[in-house]
Amino acid sequence: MRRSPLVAVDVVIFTIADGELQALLVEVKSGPFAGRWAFPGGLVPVGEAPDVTAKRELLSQTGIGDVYLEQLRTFGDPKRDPQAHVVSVAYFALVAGKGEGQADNPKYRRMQWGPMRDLPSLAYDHNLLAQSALERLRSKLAYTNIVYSLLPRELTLGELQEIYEIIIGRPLDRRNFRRRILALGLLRPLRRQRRGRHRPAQLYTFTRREPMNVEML
Amino acid sequence: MRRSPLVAVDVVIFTIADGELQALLVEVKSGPFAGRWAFPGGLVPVGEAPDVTAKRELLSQTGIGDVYLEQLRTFGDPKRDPQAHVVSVAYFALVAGKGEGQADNPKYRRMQWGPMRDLPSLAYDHNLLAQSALERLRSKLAYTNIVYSLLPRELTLGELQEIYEIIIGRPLDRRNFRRRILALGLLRPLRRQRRGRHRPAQLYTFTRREPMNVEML
DNA sequence: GCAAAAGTGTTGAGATTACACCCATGC
DNA sequence: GCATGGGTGTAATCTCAACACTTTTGC
Repeated sequence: MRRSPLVAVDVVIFTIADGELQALLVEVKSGPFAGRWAFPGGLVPVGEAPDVTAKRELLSQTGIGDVYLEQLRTFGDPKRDPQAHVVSVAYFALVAGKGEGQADNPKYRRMQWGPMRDLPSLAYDHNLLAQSALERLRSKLAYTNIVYSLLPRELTLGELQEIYEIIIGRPLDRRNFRRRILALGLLRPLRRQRRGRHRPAQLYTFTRREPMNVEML
Repeated sequence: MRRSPLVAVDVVIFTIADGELQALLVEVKSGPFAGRWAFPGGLVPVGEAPDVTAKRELLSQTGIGDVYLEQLRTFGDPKRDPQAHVVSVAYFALVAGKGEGQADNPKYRRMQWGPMRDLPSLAYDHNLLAQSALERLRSKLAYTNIVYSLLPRELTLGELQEIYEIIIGRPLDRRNFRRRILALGLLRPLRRQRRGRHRPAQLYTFTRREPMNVEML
């Protein structure tokens, strides 16, 4: 007889793709939720910090190591998993693109990115988790610089603005946005421009790629 | 052989007393940290949500039920407790006064309030926990109305301002503070005044005693 | 030439800060 | 009467939001 619940981690991995916010989903293989989608996760073994388990999980899913990872909160309702009482420490991660995705990860039958608006009914309490993660993401983008982890090393102001518009869900004034962002001194202009269908845009890079509190919006 | 760590909760219970921010400490009875001070806590039993364990723990320590309680974050370093790998879900609570304190709680040898500036070296990773709790408290007071849970039902603007000054650690302009707070509409003036050594002060009460996001500072 | 994104300044309104004097009470 | 906290208004500054036209490119 166990004295205390099991401990797991679950990770909501966000990216921006196709003009919207998406999260990585995996299909549950067995148990009462078999066939349903969920966020990737796994049990925390004795001797390993949950932060480490989350990093490991993330790496094995995306193959990417250079990501932003933050603890969200812990869900512990005894009925969240009907098979056993599992207390889950939830994390959210930001990655710069869909990447290759370990499409052949043996742990899950299927894995795919799904848009955050319009998620299906997920396994466990993961719809609750999705909501928490989204709230946190929105508020963190407003007062920290973590948006850098959603973007490649080189970016244009238009691309940065697009991300903000997608996540906070309303258009921003381009002139005010540019002025504010540049005034923060987080971006360094490069000597190059991005060429595309239209007028070339100045390329910038983040001067510091580490989390800091900054009033972005 | 366990598959997964044990789960516990720890609760940092704050109050304002004697003009400063204090937290409830208990003396550890046994193990490598015997005799050291720590925040109250305990193992989460199978079948009970950590939130419930925390509420129970809080009630048994302070005898008070009507408090603000919020999950902080989860600490899971395998070495935080040398006896076993215990993942601890940390909470912080706000109470309106020292209260009677269950001085005779059989679970701990001693229990006392200690000032947050000038904590001793605590058991486990509780100095880290103290720091997290303090940071969260400071930021939450700035953008929510939870200060109501640090104050009795009837209060003066002077008392409210004192709390803010203690916690953010700098003096505020009285006229600007009053104007801003009253403009938020969180306070309802009563027909009575508080009499003391000096000019009587208007008494107010919070119109809503439930957590809301409000820009207080 | 036209569609589409890039680039650029100014102005008005509202919010925030700084600041000084009188009032009521207990001792 | 004096020490102490309670109560009140205004002016200067800063911040934020609103807003339009020109440029460069690919097709």
